Amino acid sequence: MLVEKEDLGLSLSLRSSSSENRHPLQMNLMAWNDLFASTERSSETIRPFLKGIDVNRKPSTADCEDEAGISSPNSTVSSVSGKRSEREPSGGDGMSDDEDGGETSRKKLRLSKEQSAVLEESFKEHTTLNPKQKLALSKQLNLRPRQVEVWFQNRRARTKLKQTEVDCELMKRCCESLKEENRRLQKEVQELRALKLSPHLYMHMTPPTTLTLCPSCERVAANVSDQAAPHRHHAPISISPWAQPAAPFIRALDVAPH
DNA sequence: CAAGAGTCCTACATTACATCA
DNA sequence: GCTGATGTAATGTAGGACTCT
Repeated sequence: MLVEKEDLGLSLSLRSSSSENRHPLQMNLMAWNDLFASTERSSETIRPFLKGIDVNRKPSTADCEDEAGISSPNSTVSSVSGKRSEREPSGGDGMSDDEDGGETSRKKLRLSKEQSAVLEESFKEHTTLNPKQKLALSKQLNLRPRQVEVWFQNRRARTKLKQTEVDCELMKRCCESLKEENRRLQKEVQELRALKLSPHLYMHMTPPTTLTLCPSCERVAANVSDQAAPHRHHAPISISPWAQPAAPFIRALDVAPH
């Protein structure tokens, strides 16, 4: 058939990454999936697997016996959390059903440093998990698969947030740079307009440097150093202010800033 | 083949808890 | 010890892709 499950996961994330601005980290998935591409997983093999462990459902009592019970020997469940359970025996906000062993409110365990480190390492290699990887990690870390999944979800979110912040900073700087450029160009235009209005002024000037106009962006290189290092569009066109007649020259320079 | 239901996965928003200053 | 800020585990929801009937 059929798209293999891990490929499905990959295609999903990459597809959505194109529609929105996903982090490029996800591209690493290719390599990771290649690692696992050789493993089994027809739909027939997936189904029973997923049926057995539905990572999306809330941890049932069975799960807790099976996994949560061993889920946090390494984890540091806060000593306060138990007290909270005492504080809010009713479970407060609607999470009253199948919680762990009668404990109603959700407990928030802190992952140990070792667990976090392993997850981080794994995340470096692949930002999404296929079910097999998820299960392997969860076994390795003594966590529920759902916890591994959640960790990756949150990690992706953090990555994206950070990337957004970086992008934002970059855009700010870019904006500032463009503003500065705009100011410079406005000033340049003003000067040129002033020149145009009083041609007699430049007639008394010693033949200065040759003004250089980039034919691509029509920018004037204002000084010698600019000419020495003309911006890199095309071969600059040199315009001598003494060329005849003066008026066309000025007209040629009368360009709006872009 | 098309349509609809069911399943799975994801991003995203939000909540709730843990920790620290 | 209390409190607000911060980090993050966990939850809820919506939407897309796929399979099956």
